[in-house]
Amino acid sequence: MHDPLSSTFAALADPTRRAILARLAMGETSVTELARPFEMSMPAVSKHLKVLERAGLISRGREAQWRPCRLDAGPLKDAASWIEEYRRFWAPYVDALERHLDRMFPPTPRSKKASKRQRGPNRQPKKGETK
Amino acid sequence: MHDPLSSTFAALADPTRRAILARLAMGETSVTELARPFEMSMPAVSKHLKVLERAGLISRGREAQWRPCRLDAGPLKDAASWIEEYRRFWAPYVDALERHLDRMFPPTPRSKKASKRQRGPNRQPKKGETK
DNA sequence: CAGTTAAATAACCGACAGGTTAAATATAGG
DNA sequence: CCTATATTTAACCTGTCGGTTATTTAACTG
Repeated sequence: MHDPLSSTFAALADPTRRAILARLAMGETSVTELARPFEMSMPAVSKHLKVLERAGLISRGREAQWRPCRLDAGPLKDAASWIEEYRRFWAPYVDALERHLDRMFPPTPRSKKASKRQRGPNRQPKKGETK
Repeated sequence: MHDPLSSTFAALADPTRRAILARLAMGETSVTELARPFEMSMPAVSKHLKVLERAGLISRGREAQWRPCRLDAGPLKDAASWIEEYRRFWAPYVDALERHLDRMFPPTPRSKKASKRQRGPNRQPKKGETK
């Protein structure tokens, strides 16, 4: 996929690449230096860097024969924003609070925001619905 | 990779799967209902659901011939935590503040936390370093 | 110039991702 | 038992991923 969010998440879906980003968070550095911690050939690291670059997560300069890499965390902002939309689903207190509020102020059909909070299976009853 | 964080990010790296999660955020529903918005066969959706399930992002019940899916956002918490570590790199105000603090209170070698904030290329000067 | 170092590219490989169609499975209902 | 519905599984295809080794490009050094 070519959408930026998919590229960002795909780039993060590899522990080597996440380690590279963690290293770059400590400062700009060379490819050889980035490759040092890994039991992996240089071309492999080079490919990981290309994935990160195409995802916009790093950019590279030129200094003599070195290509210093630096972190470019912009895309992480959108990734974080996407995930944050789901915070209430892993924050139990907020979740419990919401259920409580739903009981005190039941969501009405007119309220778009509230109608999103529907509970229960939400499937079409279709035929018999025996149970 | 089999580590949970990689599985989570890999699961999120597909727009169809993100849309499925968005739909499930509005409530539990059936596979057919989940598949409806997509121009894609049912087996394809089924595979996406399997990816999400193996990543721990959804779980499935059984109700007659339906297999209702529900969101299980637990893994998103760790993903969010990982990304949050980089917030300072996309939050310019915080970044500027940090540079300001570094100038007022220069990081010392003894301070592990501070020594992480090194600026500049951070590569080995090695040989000549002509410039 | 020749030699060294840094990094990228090319060519190749096995494994997996994402899709298809066709067949199998599970359950409800007449 | 037969049929319809919901969903999964099987088999297959194509493209991409993550890795390799060998080669090439680029820049400094003596």
